[in-house]
Amino acid sequence: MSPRKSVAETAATRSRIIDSALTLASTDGLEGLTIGRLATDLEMSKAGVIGHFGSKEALQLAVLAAAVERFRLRVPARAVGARPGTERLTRAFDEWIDYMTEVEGHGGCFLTSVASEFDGRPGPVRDAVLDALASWSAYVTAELSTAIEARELPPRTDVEQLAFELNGVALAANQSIQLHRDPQAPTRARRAVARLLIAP
Amino acid sequence: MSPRKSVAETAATRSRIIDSALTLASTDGLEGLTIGRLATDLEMSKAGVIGHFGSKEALQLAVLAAAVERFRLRVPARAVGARPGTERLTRAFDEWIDYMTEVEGHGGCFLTSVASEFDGRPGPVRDAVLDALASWSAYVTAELSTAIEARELPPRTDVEQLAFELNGVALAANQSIQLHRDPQAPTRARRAVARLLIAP
DNA sequence: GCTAATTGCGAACGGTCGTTAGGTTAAAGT
DNA sequence: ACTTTAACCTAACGACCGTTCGCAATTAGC
Repeated sequence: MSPRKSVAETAATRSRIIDSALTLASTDGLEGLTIGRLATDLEMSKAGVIGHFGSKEALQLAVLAAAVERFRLRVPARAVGARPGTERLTRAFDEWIDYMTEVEGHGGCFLTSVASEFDGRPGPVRDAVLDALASWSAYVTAELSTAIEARELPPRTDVEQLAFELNGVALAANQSIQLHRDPQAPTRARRAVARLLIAP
Repeated sequence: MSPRKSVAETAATRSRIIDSALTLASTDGLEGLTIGRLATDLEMSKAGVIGHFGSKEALQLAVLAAAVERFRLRVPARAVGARPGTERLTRAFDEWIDYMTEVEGHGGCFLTSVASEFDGRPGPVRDAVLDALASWSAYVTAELSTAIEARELPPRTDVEQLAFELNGVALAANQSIQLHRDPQAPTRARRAVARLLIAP
């Protein structure tokens, strides 16, 4: 089933490609990502790179899927230890903000960048972005509902409105980190989240 | 000074190019904008298009400058009638939100999209984006300071923090409009702005 | 050991990219 | 009327794009 490398090594190559593609796409966008540059960076041929995916769009979808899984492993998975409701949500946004600052290079949330890049381009990539964002949104609203049931938030809280504002805080943090490289951004974002989630 | 068209007509051509470029760049980004497609849309030759600017980067900067001026004419200029402080700020964000929904096509704020596109690409375009955002940020913080002096906001208000959160609301509105096409986005955004600017 | 399967490469494809050179046309300056 | 100037064109440049073909190489299954 494999040529010069074992099956495990084949998967490793695929993973190596996606890793490098994520780095490239972080600065140039998922559309600005080119197979030629990817091949150069990996010291492979273009055919060798694209052979693992079939087309550039399939590669884009694979990169996006990898980014989504990284996000899931990094943010919601690390918040499962916290008590459901405002505590878990605070923890999740905390992890997200940390994640934004940690990413190698210039930082920022990859999914947020791609969401902005493809917001006006219909197609499978945009659909995948919408899926990922819907999943995250469902996570947030579910935790908010739990918080209301637990009386951590006022019973008449508008869940959608609060999710909207929390999302805005994350977007502002992303812009401050990625564009302005403001070292105070994480602190500001955490303060804003706390103000939204901790009843006054 | 002009060839087959008067000087006024020459400027009109330039303006026509920028108009079309703004439309193209709204969906494909400022980097995804290509001279060939622009020429096709305008029924001109590529040389005729780029001749007005010299290079693609110069064209990008011209498009960006045009977008910045449109924003200025549309948002801060329409708020000058309002009383300085929270009233003017509310009005400005109101206008901005309206502007996002009105834009032909899929809507959204062009400057916000470009800010995201170029946040990791150093160069003149990124610098111009930073300038525009700094100018807007200065406008917001100045009005916030005025509001504090006028006792419309608590005297110990953290101006930078509040500007950060207001910016987040605008970013959330932009994403909801452009990506999710959520018709409730303007309402949510206005509600969030009011909650931030109207003292409790 | 032989065959089958698969990875990756080299090379090429048609197409588009941004840019440039040179020529044509028409208006402006004199 | 003649020259200058500027807008716009056609044509072409080299570079790179995504994709495809056929081949070499190597491992897995038999």
